[in-house]
Amino acid sequence: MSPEDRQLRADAERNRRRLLAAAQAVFCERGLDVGVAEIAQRAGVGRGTLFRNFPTKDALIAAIVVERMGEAASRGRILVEAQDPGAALFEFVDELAGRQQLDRALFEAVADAWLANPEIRAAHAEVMEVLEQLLTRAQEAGAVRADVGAMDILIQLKGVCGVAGAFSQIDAAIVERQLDLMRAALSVPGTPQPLRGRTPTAQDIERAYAPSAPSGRLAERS
Amino acid sequence: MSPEDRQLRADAERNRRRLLAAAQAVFCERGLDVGVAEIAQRAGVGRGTLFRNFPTKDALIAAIVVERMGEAASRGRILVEAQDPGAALFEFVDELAGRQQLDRALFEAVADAWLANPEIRAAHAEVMEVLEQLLTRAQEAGAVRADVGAMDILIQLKGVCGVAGAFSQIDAAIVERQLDLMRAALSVPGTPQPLRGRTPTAQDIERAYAPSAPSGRLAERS
DNA sequence: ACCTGAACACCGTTCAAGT
DNA sequence: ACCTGAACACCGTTCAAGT
Repeated sequence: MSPEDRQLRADAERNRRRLLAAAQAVFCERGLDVGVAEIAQRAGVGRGTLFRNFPTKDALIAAIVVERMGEAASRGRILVEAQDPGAALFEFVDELAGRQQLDRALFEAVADAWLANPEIRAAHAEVMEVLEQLLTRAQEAGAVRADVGAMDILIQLKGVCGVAGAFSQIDAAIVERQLDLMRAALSVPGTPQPLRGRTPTAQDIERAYAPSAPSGRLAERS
Repeated sequence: MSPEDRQLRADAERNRRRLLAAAQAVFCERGLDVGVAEIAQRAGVGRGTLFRNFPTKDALIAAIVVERMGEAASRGRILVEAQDPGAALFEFVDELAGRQQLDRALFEAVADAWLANPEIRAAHAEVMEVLEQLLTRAQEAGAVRADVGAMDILIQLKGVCGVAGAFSQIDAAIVERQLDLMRAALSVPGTPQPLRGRTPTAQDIERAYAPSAPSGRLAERS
């Protein structure tokens, strides 16, 4: 039923792994617009080999995203067994946010990505399924309002992750605070929901970015 | 104090306007990675003229973003005078989300953009100032919890806008629902906050994207 | 002063030649 | 079967020549 992954020759399989590892490392360090040349070099293969394994640079990125989503789903399946369903749900959300903070560039790509790519859609559906289980349990325990769905949560999470990159440079605690606001939205009305940390000010931004870059470039990934 | 905008020659000024208009139109239609050649052509000028007015393509994008932010701030200043402070605040938020839905590509760019660009930072600070006035009035009226700041709202809004593009293809009402969740987070605990619409399901995504694209490209802006 | 388009540089992708 | 790097195509940017 899946003829896509028939056996590769031993060295080919090794090259594929090396490419994925090299790409992941270099993307995390410097964003998605590092050249394929550098990735291939870091993996110790020629440029052509990269394109033999992944028909396009975007396909390479997609492969990494699929990997990451699989890991996320696995982690979620463990949390479904947890004692406190409400805590388990938000633990899952927190971990996803933390993960994307590491290599947030990836999730930015997904915004446009899953429009088309079927493999990403499949991996994404897997995450959704786990999230739905966690949510249902949390709702049955009365920890989350009954009228929200898993997709609502995922959309909110994606929002938090999207800004996490830009603002965590100012203060990493901002992400936690934003997750708290998300909790407040999801909790059953009437439950008090305190927020950690303080809200950032315009001065925080000025202080963070004014001295560093003279008149610098705009988009990291142009 | 501002020697940056000394008078341009009449034709130069006209070309600058034409370039901005052409770029804005074409960006809204097909995203940020349309070539500068096409923009210049649509504006009826040579490629070189584009780069005389804007040192880089990103600078052109930044100029448009600054324009848009200025308009947003103006709209906000009108709403500060409104009768119902709570309604005024959320009206402002709704309009920003609506605006970005039109040309959301722009706001995606800003995520990385304002890291450096001082003009964008200035325009952004202007929006922040208005938002802060709207928020303070809403808090004094008891419509919004007291422990949130303007930046909290802006971050949440940016989150909603970030996903608005991808999901509004499925159902435009999803954005409204997400704004409702934002309201729920910001409202004082104890206030019931109903949500419009329904949560999207995984099947919605599958139905929306499965038939259309065979195995298509990933990122719109690669 | 400003406009123009040919030329340059850069990077993703292909492919003929190798093993 | 798979690997490689030179060659190609594309697009942002520059610049010598024009007005």
